[in-house]
Amino acid sequence: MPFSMQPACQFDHMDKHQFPRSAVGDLASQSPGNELHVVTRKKKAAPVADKRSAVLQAALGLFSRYGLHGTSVDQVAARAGVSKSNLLYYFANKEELYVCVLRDLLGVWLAPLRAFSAEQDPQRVIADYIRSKLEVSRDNPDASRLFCLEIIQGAPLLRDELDRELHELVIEKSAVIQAWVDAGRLAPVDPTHLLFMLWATTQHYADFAVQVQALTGQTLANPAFFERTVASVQTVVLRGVGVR
Amino acid sequence: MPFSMQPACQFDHMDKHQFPRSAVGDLASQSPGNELHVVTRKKKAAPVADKRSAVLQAALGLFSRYGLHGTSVDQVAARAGVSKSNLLYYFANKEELYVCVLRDLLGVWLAPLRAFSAEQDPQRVIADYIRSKLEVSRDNPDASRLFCLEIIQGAPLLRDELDRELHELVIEKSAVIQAWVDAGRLAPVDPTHLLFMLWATTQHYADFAVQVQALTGQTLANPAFFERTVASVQTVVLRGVGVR
DNA sequence: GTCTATAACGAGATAGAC
DNA sequence: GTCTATCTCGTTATAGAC
Repeated sequence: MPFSMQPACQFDHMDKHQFPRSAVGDLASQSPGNELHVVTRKKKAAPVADKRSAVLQAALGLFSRYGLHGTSVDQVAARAGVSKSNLLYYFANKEELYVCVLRDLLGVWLAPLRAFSAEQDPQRVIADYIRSKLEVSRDNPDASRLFCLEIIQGAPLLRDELDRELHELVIEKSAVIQAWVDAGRLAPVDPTHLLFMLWATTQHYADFAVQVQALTGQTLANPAFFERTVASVQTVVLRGVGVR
Repeated sequence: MPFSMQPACQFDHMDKHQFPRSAVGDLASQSPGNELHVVTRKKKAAPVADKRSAVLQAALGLFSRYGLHGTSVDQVAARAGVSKSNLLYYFANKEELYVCVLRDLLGVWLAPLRAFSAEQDPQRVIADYIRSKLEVSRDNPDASRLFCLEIIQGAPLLRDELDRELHELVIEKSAVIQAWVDAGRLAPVDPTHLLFMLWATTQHYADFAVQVQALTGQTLANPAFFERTVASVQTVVLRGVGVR
């Protein structure tokens, strides 16, 4: 039975490590105040955070392609430009590293959904959401892929977060969509299935990028293709919910 | 560097093994004639095939959840009810087993798309396609998940098949869709992006089943939920392409 | 904090008896 | 064809010097 996991993030149980919970690369840098928890200050805090960031970024890239078990600590260390034992100084073990990468992930993934607000025009909100998610697929394919990998494997970790954070958010946003339907501003649709469709279609371009590339010869990195994709998805979905 | 793979299926290079290319469980049992290649006949052919099938089925279940590296040969053997060394008698090594599982996969995955025919009413063809793919997601979530896993990881194996078989099929079916658009039977849509949307939305219910379950409390196994899902997807997509 | 061993283990694969 | 025993290797994680 691969990968049985109990503690969410072992920081709290460790006596020799006390670093901030960090961010993967340039994403999810919310809660900037926690830099203060670092033991050493000035001149030192920055480099330490840099090293952790580098490791986390390298880990994200590898985990998202090869999975937890398909990636060795050695590979992550090499990619991050540190020695393996040095890496294991910053992260008590491989699983903790993995968990830390995942923690940052959810924030990135959820961000676009929070913008969904009943105040605005449904057409605009949905169109913007599609664009935002496709931007994530373009700029953070690794995050999208790792999220997908984790869900496929039963989300041993994200499960709790899914049940709490995401579930709450989905209930809230479903209500928004339902309100639009009730007000006649949207054709009758099941809000939850609409959200699934939005997630699926937009993430597809990150998760199945290889297939997309094989079939179209294109990537979202190509601005023209990106715009064409945004337009295609927006057109079908918006028409599908009766606006435009 | 995990998992570098050259030969498609090593059967041809092996002198001690010569079994049929097999089918995973009850799926993809096309080409039934190849049973004849088995060395021993009568009374023996069936059990041998059974054992291979059992192993392949067990392997599919595990690989699709934990990936190639997250699954040990021991686990597959245990689940199939054979010893590890016995398994390695039937499959020269772990990778060959993996490849054999994948081979059968593509057939299952492609089947529904072949039904796409210009002769028929677009509304009906698309509606039927959505239903077929959702049936696959319901009845073969393992296949869908493993396919997804493989694509995410760059499809080191399926890449060739994607470039050949799938690409050809997509060109053909895109032409069908384009013809409908040109004939004014469908609102203007990019055929390729429409196909992506169909794949993404229908497979989502298999690949992200955990998330769907967490958010709705339902599975496609529930007939009522299944029908509601079919209806939801069909409604939005069909309206999205201007029919219905 | 960072490094060089090295311990400890799991897992893939083989040898060879039956 | 099937089994037990074993070889071998990659990998995680630790010990301990600097």
